[in-house]
This record gives sequence, structure tokens and C-alpha cells, in this order.
Amino acid sequence: MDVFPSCKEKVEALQFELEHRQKENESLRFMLGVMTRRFSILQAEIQETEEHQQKTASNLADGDQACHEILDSNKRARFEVPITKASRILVRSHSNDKSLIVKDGYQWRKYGQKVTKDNPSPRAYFRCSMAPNCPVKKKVQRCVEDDSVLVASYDGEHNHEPNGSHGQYLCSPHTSSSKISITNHVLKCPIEIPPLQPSIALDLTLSSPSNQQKENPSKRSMEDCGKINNNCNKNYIEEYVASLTKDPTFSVALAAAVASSMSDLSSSRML
DNA sequence: CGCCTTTGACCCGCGC
DNA sequence: GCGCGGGTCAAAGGCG
Repeated sequence: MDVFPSCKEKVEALQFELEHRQKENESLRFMLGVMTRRFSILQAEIQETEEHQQKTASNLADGDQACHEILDSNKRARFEVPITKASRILVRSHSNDKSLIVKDGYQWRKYGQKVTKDNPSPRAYFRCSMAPNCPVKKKVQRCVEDDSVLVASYDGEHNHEPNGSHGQYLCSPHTSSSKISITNHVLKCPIEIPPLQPSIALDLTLSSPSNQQKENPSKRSMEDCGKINNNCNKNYIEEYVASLTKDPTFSVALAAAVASSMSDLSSSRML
């Protein structure tokens, strides 16, 4: 009774193809959701860092000198900005760290240290290691009000590139392997981002991928995300990836990509 | 061995 | 002229 056998086969093939595409679309949508959440978290962290910078700079900087701030607080957030002109920077360091070393992308040679009248902490004098070809000097001294803050004053302008450019800037001696280090090519400064805190981890458990897309990630509070149980999260990831790989119509490579992405996120949560 | 830090001595500008 | 304070020099020692 198959008047149009070829047509029926064609319909089945199209249905098969449609289902395949729907599953692929679903997984891609899920991945997009994951990436969107990750992006919003990073964006929130950047905003928080910028607000903290502005607050500290307005509190500690006096007057019209350009100020750059480097954070090396217990959050271990730090970015190093090569100084190219006369300026002053404020550096937050551990109060028990008595060194007067400011990592700014350039290499310096210390040539003196003095205790000044207005400040009990000594002032260190540095000149650029490229001297006398480079005339830049800097002075580093702890802030009177807050000895956890280093104040570095720069005189002159470097006539050369920072030492170890292209992502090879000096690293903090406190740098540990668990931290992420990326290079901001625009600012020419490396930025070390602390591991994602559990309180701002990604939500992978509350709903299926299709449900997740209903939520606006940017509107979810980080506290809500922090309530997610790690084990549930892991189970969900395993189940979802297993369902993808068992499906003969699903691209194995895509499943592997999803698994890899989820694994990254899961390990980020553990840090 | 070369580079860097430390540190006491020295230099110099400024106010009295 | 003298004293004070900030800035620099340079010898000595440490470190890789």
C-alpha cells in the first residue's frame, strides 16, 4: 500500500534529522547558559574590584597625581600595571610582609633606604635596572595611616618596554599554581584571578538544561548559587553527559566538549 | 662570577 | 654658618 515509499523514507529521515538537531540545539543552549553564567560571575567580580579600587584610591591618594592601584590582599587579587610616566601607585600588601617591593612590570635596582621624619617605616629608593640608559627612579614607603599599603612614587618615564613582555611579567612570590593567570593585552598587564569562590559557583543542578534557559542568569543571586550541593551537581553532570554519549544520534565530539566544559566548571567550584 | 641588597657615609638644598 | 632631612654613593656581603 506504499504508494510513496520514497516519500515515507524521506519523512523518517527528516524526523531523524530533526530530533538530532533538537538534541544538539538543547546541548548547545545548555552550554550557552553555562557560559553566560560564568561570564556574569566574572563581570560581577570585575565590577567589585573596580569599585574597591575607586574607594581605596579616593581614600588614600592625595591630590592630582595619577594613581594606579595594585591589590594583593588576602583575596590574592592582583594586577600589575607598567608605569610609563611620573605617577604614584598604592599597593595593598600583607601587613606582616616587611618587604618594600612593588611589582610593576619593570625591573628595579635598590640603591638606598632611609627612615624619614614623617614616617616610621623606611623609604626604599630604586632605579631602573636599565640605568643609566633609563633614568626612571621610584621611592617606596609604607603608608603612615595603614602599614598594609605601600606607596610608590615614580620619577621619569621608561624609554623601553617592561621587562619580560608578552605575558612574562614578574609574578608575585605568593603566586600559587591554583590561581589563574591571564594577560590583559590591552593594558599589557597580567591579571591573576582568584579561584571561583563556592559562594559564586555556577548553578547546574536546579533544573534541566531546558529549564535553565528560562532563568535570567544575571538576575540570580550569588548566594542562591552558593546553596547548590556539590554532589548533586556532580551527579547531574554525569547523568547528562551519559545520556548524551549513549544517544547514537548525538555527536560524540560534542558530548566530549560538554563533558569537558562541565568538568572545568565543576573543578572551578572545588577550588 | 655577576647581580642584587644592605647600610653607613656623604652630599646638598633649605630654613633659621 | 649651622643643623636638619632627603637623596645618593659605594663597599661589603649574600645568593644563585
